[in-house]
Amino acid sequence: MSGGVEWAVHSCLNLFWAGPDPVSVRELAAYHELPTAYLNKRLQALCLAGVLSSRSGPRGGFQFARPADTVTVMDIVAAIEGPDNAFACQEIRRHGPDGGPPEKFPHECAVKQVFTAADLAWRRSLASRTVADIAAQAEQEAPGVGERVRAWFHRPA
Amino acid sequence: MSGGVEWAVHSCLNLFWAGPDPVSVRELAAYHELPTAYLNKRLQALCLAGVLSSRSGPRGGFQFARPADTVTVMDIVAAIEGPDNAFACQEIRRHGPDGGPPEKFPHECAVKQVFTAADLAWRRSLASRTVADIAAQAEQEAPGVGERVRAWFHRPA
DNA sequence: GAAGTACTACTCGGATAAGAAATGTCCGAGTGCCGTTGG
DNA sequence: CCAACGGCACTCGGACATTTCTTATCCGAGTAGTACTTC
Repeated sequence: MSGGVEWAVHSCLNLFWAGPDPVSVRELAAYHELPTAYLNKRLQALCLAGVLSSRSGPRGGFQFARPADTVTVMDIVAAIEGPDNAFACQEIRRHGPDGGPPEKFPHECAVKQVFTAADLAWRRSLASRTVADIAAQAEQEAPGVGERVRAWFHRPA
Repeated sequence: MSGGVEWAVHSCLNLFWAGPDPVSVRELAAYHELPTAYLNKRLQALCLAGVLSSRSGPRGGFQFARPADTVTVMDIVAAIEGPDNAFACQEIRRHGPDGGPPEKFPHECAVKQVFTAADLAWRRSLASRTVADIAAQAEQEAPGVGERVRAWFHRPA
């Protein structure tokens, strides 16, 4: 999986803790010492997916486009990795001596069914956790982290 | 995911249907019109994982190293894709102003926990299906496919 | 006729290129703020 | 003193290199069968 997914999720957590005002990608990248421009590209994908919204100019930056408790991890992964299934079936059963046109195979490929079921389980698991959800768990395991993050993003220049 | 996983699973199905004798990678590749040398590399990985065994020379080829009803799809995926988790946590929470050495974080990263749980669900799903299992389902949905495959691999030269 | 031997054809196995995708970087278009200027 | 205006610093957004991984290919080591030679 693309490593930038981790950056996106952590940045969403920081956005959640920082508060309602927009936060620039420069600040978000600085917090985890990440490449600024590349993180920007990922956040653009989240905007395109309707998870975040962006504003240009001074006092601009990124913010949630909808409440954080409606944003699932699956939403973030789908925005960055693409909505496609991880297993791309090439229908190789249709090639070779026992192959043929699509209408010859009324049932879906048994191999594909297995991977589709596994992917579904994976997606269900990721869809069951929201950003607000994870933030609460992190706060419980490391008390005060939310306030520390908020303080850092609101620090005087 | 690597596309060659599909090739490996289908080739395992063909090995199952073809019978106990070794089958050369040339035959296996020809059946689905795949690149021979590349499929060979994948089957080597399955040998290294103890799923298949190989014999060189005439009458050589690949065969199962253990019963097909003990080979799960997860075994095949792990052999080819590697045993690592799909989500590679970079521990970026330890970088930046609120970071620190590993001993500062007694709990596992909350983000990592989410992806670990999802991967576990994915692995469980793939581990619940064996090669013999899938072959039986395919036979049920397309009666005679097993015999047709067997006949093709045992055809006269 | 039978045993030993060299040969040949076929197999896997690992080392070697080509292509695609992810990763990382750069510069331009747009936007709100602030100081300045004129009424 | 207030309002309008111009400049400016800061932001995102998309276009451009670089590195890594997947995909694909080639040639060599090894093996079993086979035909031949010799006793």
